[in-house]
Amino acid sequence: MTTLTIQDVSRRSGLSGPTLRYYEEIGLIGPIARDPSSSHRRYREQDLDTLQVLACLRAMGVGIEEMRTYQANRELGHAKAGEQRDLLLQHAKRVEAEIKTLRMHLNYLRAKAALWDARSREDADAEAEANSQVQKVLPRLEEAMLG
Amino acid sequence: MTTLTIQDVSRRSGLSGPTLRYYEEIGLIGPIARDPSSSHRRYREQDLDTLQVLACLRAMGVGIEEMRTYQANRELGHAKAGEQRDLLLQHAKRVEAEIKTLRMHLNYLRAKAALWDARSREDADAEAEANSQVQKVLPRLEEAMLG
DNA sequence: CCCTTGACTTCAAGCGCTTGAGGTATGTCA
DNA sequence: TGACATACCTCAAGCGCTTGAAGTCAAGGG
Repeated sequence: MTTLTIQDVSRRSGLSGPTLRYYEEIGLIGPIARDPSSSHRRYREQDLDTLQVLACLRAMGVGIEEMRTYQANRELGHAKAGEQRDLLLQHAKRVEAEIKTLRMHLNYLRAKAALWDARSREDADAEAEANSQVQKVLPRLEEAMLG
Repeated sequence: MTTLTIQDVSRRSGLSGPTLRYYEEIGLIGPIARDPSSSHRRYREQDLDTLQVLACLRAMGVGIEEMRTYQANRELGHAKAGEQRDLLLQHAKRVEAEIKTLRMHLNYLRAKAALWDARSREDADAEAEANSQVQKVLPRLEEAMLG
């Protein structure tokens, strides 16, 4: 039965070392077993599994308390399976929306970059063109804020 | 010359009220003029313009100090136009990567949701199928972490 | 004329980490 | 064998907000 170091888990989950310690400290995971002589953490594959889901939830903006709920439901297995599915899908939706917003931001920033590029080249025509591009993107960005 | 309330600016920039106050407090923007009798903030269109860029930068994970740099370069106009463009494009790249990662998370979460759905319906076949889907998505997710 | 509603104000505390300081154990090389 | 590198540890402080408490001002209704 192989064990994983905190670095292994960090790399494969995308959560930082400090975050992994923090999650253990607040009882969201673990407690994680230690190497007796070094007192370094030794994670099981099972822990990694849990942490990969938690990492996704976190990336979707799920708060600590809701993650606790997820963990608790998980233990209850089948009884809470429906809730579990709904929690996941609900947040998936929020992220779809966020990706769209991020894309808008990206477009806006690119337009702004083109504007500064035109300025750096002292190209007045390109600057005017870039400016109208920015104006074109802006309303869509503001629209996205309201949704 | 029309002015905007903090709420107007919040809606159109996507930054929360407290965040707008915070940005002013640390001198990233402003100082913003006040209504003499109520002491409510009255923003100019020009402030909104600035804040829309800052909101995008923030959404791309740009830190406060780097935003200050952006603001300072802006005043210098043409002299720093090249740097300005590069700062914007550099972060645009990071966000493209992040969007990709978010998509992976989304796929993984959807697969997990399907798994819990199968469990809730006590459909062992579907559960096995969902499980193999999860296993298929996982390596791509971990891969994305390394990049 | 008072009372409520709503949008704002300041100030303080909390959240979910990240960063840094300072220290310990393991492995590698001269 | 001793010195250095690496990977981890704990503890404390800082960051960039968010949330909540407590109060001010302007408009509208009974």
